[in-house]
Amino acid sequence: MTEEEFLAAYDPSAFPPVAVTVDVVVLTIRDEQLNVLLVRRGEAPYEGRWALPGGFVRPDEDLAAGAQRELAEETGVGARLRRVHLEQLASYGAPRRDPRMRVVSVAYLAFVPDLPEPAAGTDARESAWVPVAGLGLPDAAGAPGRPVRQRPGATRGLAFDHAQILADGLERARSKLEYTPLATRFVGEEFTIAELRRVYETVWDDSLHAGNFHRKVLSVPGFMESTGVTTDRGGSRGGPRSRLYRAGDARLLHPALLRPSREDSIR
Amino acid sequence: MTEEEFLAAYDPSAFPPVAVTVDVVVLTIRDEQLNVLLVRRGEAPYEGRWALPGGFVRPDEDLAAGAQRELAEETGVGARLRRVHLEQLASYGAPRRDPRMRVVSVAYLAFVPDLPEPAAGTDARESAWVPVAGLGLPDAAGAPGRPVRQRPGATRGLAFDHAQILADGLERARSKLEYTPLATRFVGEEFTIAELRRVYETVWDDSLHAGNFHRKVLSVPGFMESTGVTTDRGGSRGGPRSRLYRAGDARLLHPALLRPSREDSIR
DNA sequence: CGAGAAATACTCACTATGAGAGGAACTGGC
DNA sequence: GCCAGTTCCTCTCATAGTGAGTATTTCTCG
Repeated sequence: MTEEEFLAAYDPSAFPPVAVTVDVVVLTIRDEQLNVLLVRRGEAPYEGRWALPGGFVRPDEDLAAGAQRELAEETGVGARLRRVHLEQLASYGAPRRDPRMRVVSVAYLAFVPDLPEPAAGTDARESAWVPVAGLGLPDAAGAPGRPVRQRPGATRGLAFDHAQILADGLERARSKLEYTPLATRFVGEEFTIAELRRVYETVWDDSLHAGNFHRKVLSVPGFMESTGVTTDRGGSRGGPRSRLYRAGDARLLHPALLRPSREDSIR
Repeated sequence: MTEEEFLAAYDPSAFPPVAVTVDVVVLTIRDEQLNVLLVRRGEAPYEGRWALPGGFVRPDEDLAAGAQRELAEETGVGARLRRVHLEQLASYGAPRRDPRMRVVSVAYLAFVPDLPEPAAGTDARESAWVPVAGLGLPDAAGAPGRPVRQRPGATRGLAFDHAQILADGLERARSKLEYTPLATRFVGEEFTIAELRRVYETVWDDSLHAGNFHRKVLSVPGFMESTGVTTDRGGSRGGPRSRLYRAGDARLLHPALLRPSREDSIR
């Protein structure tokens, strides 16, 4: 009995035709800006529009493996590289989100360091890093955030419901920086505290008190691990050489680094 | 062109046969114990085993609507009832998690108050509230929790990978109690601070300092709203009447109520 | 060399937390 | 009706964590 026969014999009416895809929100920081990896669609629907990299889940592939494969195909990064973080974000399955048929998409979220090659995809699709600012995203679904003034037509840039997926991914990323050391996935193996602070400032889109940030990250156990080395030169605009650190072994930050007061967005 | 023809004409090989189901982790508190709603399977595979309530997503149904329907079918609770919380948990799609065919399951998590009727399902399936303690669950997937000594065979009680889904749901529930007011979804419309404390103690499986808890919940803006009324009688074992509160309008707790030190589980 | 900038280290006021103590109100049992 | 025990609620105190500001020193750039 083939799989198809089994399927048909079991109870065909109970298995409405559904396709399952994996989409990946790949975030990185380039030029002090939070960027997302997008690919331009070469076919209908939404032909010519930007979309999140993704595709159908293969028959013998785990969901996470599919996401890893998509990530590797588009970035050239072997996702086994330890410096990449990949986690499941959420699933999206509104009945008509894809006009062709019922498609349920399992979205993943990835943090990668600034890559040398600018998204050298292995296939023919055009892909690019796009700054998330200026995409005019809707609110994250479950996130009780302050309403964002949405520029008309701005989200039309993204295909399907990918603007929503991206918004949810951004909210997850912002939140994850609070209580996990994942900010270190955006920088190199060795980094300065100022580099790390700029990651936080970029993702949170807020400025932080340098002194307090310094004190804080050094006081959280397991967050930073000293290399004993400093940078070769001071900053490009002056200032002393800074010490280099590695990510420590903490998987949760305690106490957490909380975002600057979101008092307004709590209700 | 029917949907099937479209599907076939498009690129059949690109759509491996996959079924999408919705499973729901429904939690409630009964007799000072955290309970989960389970149904007994009436057919192979895992015939006779307990499983999470769930089923196939219908063709024109949103994922959340499917979860709501499953919840309503099994509990009799019209999930529109404001006192129920329902959120997406995660998706599970390992290639052979269901021996019949590839099944991707989108899991949801629900918090319901102690229901009058003991899970009066509308269909013939046997269903029951089962205390989660003693199920011998595996660790939550992404949760860096302390390794739980797993009793051999204990998790064989649950069908498919539902023990894992339940474990992930529990970890999510424990975490959500920290920074959201969702503990109030486990109690009635009006509740005492002690009732709320017992929710936290039950879900976190830890005892809390009554005085500090009292001060804390009252100091978090928007968490508690006074009714100006007290209970008719004191507690069954003595003590004064306690004041009754309603849930306030906060959607996030700030500052959060953190679980008693998990220092060990941070690395 | 001087101006400006950044890394790091302080201080200080304020808030939040954990632990404990104690008064007052109530229960059930005798 | 009284007592012992329980619970609600409040308060204190020591300690930890945070936001804001300042100071010192070491750099780069022009």
